[in-house]
Amino acid sequence: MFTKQELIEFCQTARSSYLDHISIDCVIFGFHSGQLKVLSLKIKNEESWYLPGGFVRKNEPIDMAANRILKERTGLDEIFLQQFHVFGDPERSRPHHDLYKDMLPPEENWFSNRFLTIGYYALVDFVHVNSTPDQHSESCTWYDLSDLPDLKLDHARILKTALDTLRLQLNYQPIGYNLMPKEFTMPELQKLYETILDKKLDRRNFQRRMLGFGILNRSDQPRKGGAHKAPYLYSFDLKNYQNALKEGLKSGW
Amino acid sequence: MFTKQELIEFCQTARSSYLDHISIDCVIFGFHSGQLKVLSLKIKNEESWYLPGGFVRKNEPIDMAANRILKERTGLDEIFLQQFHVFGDPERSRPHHDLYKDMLPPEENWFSNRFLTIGYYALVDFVHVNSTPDQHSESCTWYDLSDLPDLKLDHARILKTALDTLRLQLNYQPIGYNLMPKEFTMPELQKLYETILDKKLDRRNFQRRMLGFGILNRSDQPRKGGAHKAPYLYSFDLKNYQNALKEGLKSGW
DNA sequence: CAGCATGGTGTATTTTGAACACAATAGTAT
DNA sequence: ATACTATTGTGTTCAAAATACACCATGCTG
Repeated sequence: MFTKQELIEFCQTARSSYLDHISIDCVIFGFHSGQLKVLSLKIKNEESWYLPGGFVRKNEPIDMAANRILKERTGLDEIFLQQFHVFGDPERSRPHHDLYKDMLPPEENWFSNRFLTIGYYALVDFVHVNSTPDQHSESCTWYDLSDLPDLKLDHARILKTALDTLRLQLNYQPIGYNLMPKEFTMPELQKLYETILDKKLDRRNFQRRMLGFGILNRSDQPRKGGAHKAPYLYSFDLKNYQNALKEGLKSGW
Repeated sequence: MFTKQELIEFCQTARSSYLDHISIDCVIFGFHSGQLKVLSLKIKNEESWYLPGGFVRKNEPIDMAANRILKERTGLDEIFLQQFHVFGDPERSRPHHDLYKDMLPPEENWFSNRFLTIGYYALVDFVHVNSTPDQHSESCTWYDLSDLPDLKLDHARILKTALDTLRLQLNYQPIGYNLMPKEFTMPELQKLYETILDKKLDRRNFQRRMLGFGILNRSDQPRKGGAHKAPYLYSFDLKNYQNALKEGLKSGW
């Protein structure tokens, strides 16, 4: 939460730099040790968590704004990032109104604006993320989807909508290139699908289907070192993958 | 196009009533005599066409704003209406900036704002629409999808995105309840699907599949009067239809 | 080197989708 | 009337795909 002095400064900057009434919130999905994870910010001196978000500069395309926000929080660029919904209930930012309404008169108070927020979701490679809190936050960290803190405002709903969209997307687009490391085994990829869908899939049928999409290349070398039989390593065939993104896959899970 | 006096008045009203920077544009689909149609407005004294649109009131949920706009243009309420994308390129409304920039100084000129527009698409019953132009338009009429006028701004792109979304939606949601009259024959429904998808479907397989969804009720009475064999009349089973909307259908076309 | 957990490959069965044939009906032409 | 024709309803066949399950291979463990 802001002190009064911080609030005054923030509002001045915001008013001169950003578009009124619009914000962006990002649901950033990562995948690690068999768990789907979401990046979430904890506000300084508060037990409050939010999705990473920000505002749109006066002359900035919204996709670029979302990319900028993503880059600020993760250090990553040029990754899968997709708009999925606008949340436009006038009451949705009321908690912020109320929190700051006594500190500044409405004309000067950026937070007495009503905000629509544009939801974006991103798929990122967990290990490459260099997570960085913003100026109001004391931490920016991954949470298991199954073990989330209580998100404030309507951010829980935003997250749920993003997850629903992601599950739907699985039916007609390949995913994984953005969530997996360069090389991975088939069981690892399967685990990703199972985690997103929250259900078990048959090992053998998964493999057949996945290979049927023609977006994977098998490496000559299997993965050594682990116990048990050494699995093959795969990587995505980027050209075919991009094509599948455009053309869409047949049928769903 | 506005005269200067009209512009001044409009800007005053707009500034006091509407949220800055946000607009809504609606792609309103109808179906008649075997053609998919879109409602489009022609501006007074100009060869310019636009999608029906409007602004969001300062304290109005965005879905309600879209509904209001739809009702103003069609007289219809409580129909299928769905947000599908936000268009947020800063240059997208430049033609409007340029058009009005010499008439009023930027501080007073609503149109020197940058606008994001939220795209909604609606499916409506053609014959129940009472189409009504807005104050800047001389007509509000249906155009065949295959025979559209040149839409201004980025409205052609908005329409295309809406159509893509509609086609995708066909894969996992029932449509038709909103586009068809209460009672209809199977060939009529098939024609709707064929028109949206822009391809021929097999008559018999279409019927089996459609019935398999369990969202249709067959009437006792066939349709009389036409030449040839009298087809059965169907209507949607609203309860199952709603359920299918929520649960989704299996696989696609 | 047997045990076992894991990964790769194959096969039978069921379900689904695509293509097609034929019968029923209601107007039309003669 | 009666044959003709365009259209609709229903069934059947064949191929493809999804599902379920069996078996072999591998590499560590004790």
